[in-house]
Amino acid sequence: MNDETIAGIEKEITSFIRRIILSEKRMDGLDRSTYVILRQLASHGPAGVKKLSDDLQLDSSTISRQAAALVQKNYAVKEPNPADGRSYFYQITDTGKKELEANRERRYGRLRYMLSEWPEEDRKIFGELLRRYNEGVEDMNDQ
Amino acid sequence: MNDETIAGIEKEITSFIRRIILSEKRMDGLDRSTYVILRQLASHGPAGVKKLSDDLQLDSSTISRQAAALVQKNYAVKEPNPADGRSYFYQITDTGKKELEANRERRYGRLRYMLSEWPEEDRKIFGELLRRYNEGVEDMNDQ
DNA sequence: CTAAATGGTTGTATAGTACACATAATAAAT
DNA sequence: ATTTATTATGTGTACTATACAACCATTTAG
Repeated sequence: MNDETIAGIEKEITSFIRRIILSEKRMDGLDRSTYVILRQLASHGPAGVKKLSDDLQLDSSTISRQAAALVQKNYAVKEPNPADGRSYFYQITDTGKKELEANRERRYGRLRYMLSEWPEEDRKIFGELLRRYNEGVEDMNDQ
Repeated sequence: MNDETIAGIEKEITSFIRRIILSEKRMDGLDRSTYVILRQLASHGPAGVKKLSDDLQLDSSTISRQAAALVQKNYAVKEPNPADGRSYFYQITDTGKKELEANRERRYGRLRYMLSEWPEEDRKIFGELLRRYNEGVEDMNDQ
């Protein structure tokens, strides 16, 4: 395997992360973690702290507080699980959906702009390689 | 432009960032910011708080504290700038270099492992697309 | 020579996170 | 059926990374 390629990728990945985090901080709207939880609730349906913390790989205390913040902002409601007195379901509200959608659009907009000069073929490949990379990291983390 | 492609990329990018940050937290060794500063000192030579904060796009107070931590750990030394009594140069030490190198190797190792099944061609393309993407974000941020 | 700008530090604040512990509820074991 | 273990959640505490504002010392400009 070519070592220069690895070095290049490593360098680009660190920039990539720094830049994105930076540019997100400047963007108004939901912060990353709120966005991620909200997106999870929207795409995978209501879930409790446990499930979210498993799926998002965050400590349950973290999720617990963040979920409470979502409720606080009326982005989600918390309902008891009728089948288990210990647990709850957080469900995204219409406000939450709207907020999520607005944010998603902002994110998409930035992406679209950034990729506007790219050939569609390259965009496809980029998405595909990222996906494959993520798969790899996931497997590695799960070991 | 195909909206599904955008949506896919957006989703993969958020995973990408979450996973990497996660997996870095598990890794022992330097944390991201220390690594980034140290790498900067190694590759661009001695620099003061101002320069580092410009280059890395972090607040000078942040750099100031982190640089102090580097000195504390003997990864860098702080020397007055003979030409300007207000400013200093942080210079990476041998210990710092060794630490940086060890970390870099760990990072490369993980990467190599993760990309070991990829065709070299795809690795090249991945690096190239990341680079191009970063260029785009940089331009956008600088606006 | 005084006034403005600059490089750096420190005080304070916030977000995001984890770990350890507490509590309540369910499930398992005897 | 009663005790014990496990589980889902929440809270106290702590740490890291970060920014902004206020400040000091020094340099540069008018």
